[in-house]
Amino acid sequence: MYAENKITSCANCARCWNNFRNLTEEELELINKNRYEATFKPSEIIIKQSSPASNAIFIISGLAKVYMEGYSGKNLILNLAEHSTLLAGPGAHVNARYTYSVAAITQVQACFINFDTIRKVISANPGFASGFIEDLSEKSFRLHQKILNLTQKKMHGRLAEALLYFADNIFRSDEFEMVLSRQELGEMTNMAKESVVRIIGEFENENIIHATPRSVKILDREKLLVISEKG
Amino acid sequence: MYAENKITSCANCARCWNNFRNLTEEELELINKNRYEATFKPSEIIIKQSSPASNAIFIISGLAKVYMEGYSGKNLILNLAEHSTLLAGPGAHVNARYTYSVAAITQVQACFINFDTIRKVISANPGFASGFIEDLSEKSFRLHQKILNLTQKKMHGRLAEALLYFADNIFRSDEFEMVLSRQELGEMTNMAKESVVRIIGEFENENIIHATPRSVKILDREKLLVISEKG
DNA sequence: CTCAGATCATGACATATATCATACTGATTT
DNA sequence: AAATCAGTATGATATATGTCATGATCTGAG
Repeated sequence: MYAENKITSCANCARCWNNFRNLTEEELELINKNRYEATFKPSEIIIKQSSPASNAIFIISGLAKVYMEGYSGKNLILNLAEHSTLLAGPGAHVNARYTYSVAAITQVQACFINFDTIRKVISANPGFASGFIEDLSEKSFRLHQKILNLTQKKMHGRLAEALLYFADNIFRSDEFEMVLSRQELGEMTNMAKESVVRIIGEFENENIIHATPRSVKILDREKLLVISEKG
Repeated sequence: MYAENKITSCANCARCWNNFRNLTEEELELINKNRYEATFKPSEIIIKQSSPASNAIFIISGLAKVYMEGYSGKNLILNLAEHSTLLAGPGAHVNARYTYSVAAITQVQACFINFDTIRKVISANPGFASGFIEDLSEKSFRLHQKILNLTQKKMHGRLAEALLYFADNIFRSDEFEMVLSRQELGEMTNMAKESVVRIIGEFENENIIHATPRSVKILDREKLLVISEKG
């Protein structure tokens, strides 16, 4: 996840975006020619919400947090993003502004590709366009789930779900590094950092997890699942 | 909004979906041939969440509510939909299930078009595909806004915003029929029906609105805007 | 007209959750 | 080792909001 080798060409890079597989060699070369690579240090901002959305950004390696800057400076972390992820936000096709911000958590390697180029390829290649539709749909689908989670579950359920999200979707292990602070965990589950601390404490007392400030180990996945589902 | 004339052909129907303007005559005729029209009475279900998403559904006339069925039977109304709206949900491209339910509020006229046909046209017509991407993006964009509203604003702000949504997006007037019950207004703003009643009462006392069970008149739009924005 | 069922309204109360104050811990610097 | 600083932890308290109970009002069916 922390690799940092320069990409020689899109043609031999498998870490960018699955949908690029739908491109012809020529199209892929067009993308490759219009590609700018950049590396971000932890906590650096990759995308700034509401700035002009000129580029589609693809994560090659590393981990980033995708978040919205809300009212009175309160953030809402939507999800984490790793390699093979297109970052742009729906705003690119609505008001040409980024809808969310993205910041590096670990060191992040990313490719920037101008939207003009992307649009050109969308118009030329129906398979790619369909892939784009699928990507948008999947993100929208997840957001629909998230809106339900955030509005209808109580704190315990939301935190349990966040922990399972890390285990299942990011680290694929029940024992993982906690890359977010308590504060950020709160921004992800829409609760105060103090509440995060308290509930993590409760989960520990009930032997559901073992947690340190920078690590989590899920001890009783069944219970955690029940808490996550029952809200 | 309550018209009910049979559509003779997509070719001379302007109430369906703007994106159909990107089609050639032949493509439009293909759509027209694969079109099924139906009329729904108030409260009838047009789309049932998590049932197989076989058709894209377009509202020709009438008003419908789009909502998610959440945990323990609690609904979340996402928005209202009127003519020129594509209803399908991102699930159509993810798990082939409808992501949300849709129910008629007034009498609703709708066209059903099989997704196979839609996909055929998406593959054949890049302009249409782009229109599809724009539609998906706009809906996702609105959902991003909504998730912030629901999670970061207090009840007063959420209700003020809902009222402005009706005035600005649905009825285009500061005086309008209240088509939702207090209960439904609560499902839309994520609060208990009693809280809706109470806050509407407060808004009345402060001469911000005049409300009856089935109507609303905005008296002080400025104040309502401030409440909506300040949360 | 009258009855029944829904919706609306309102007050008393319960509870989830945020906020505030304060202290603790661990890392980094001096 | 002392000092700083950010993150973590915990208790006391405040507040937003939901829940429950009850009555008023409206609406449609017979």
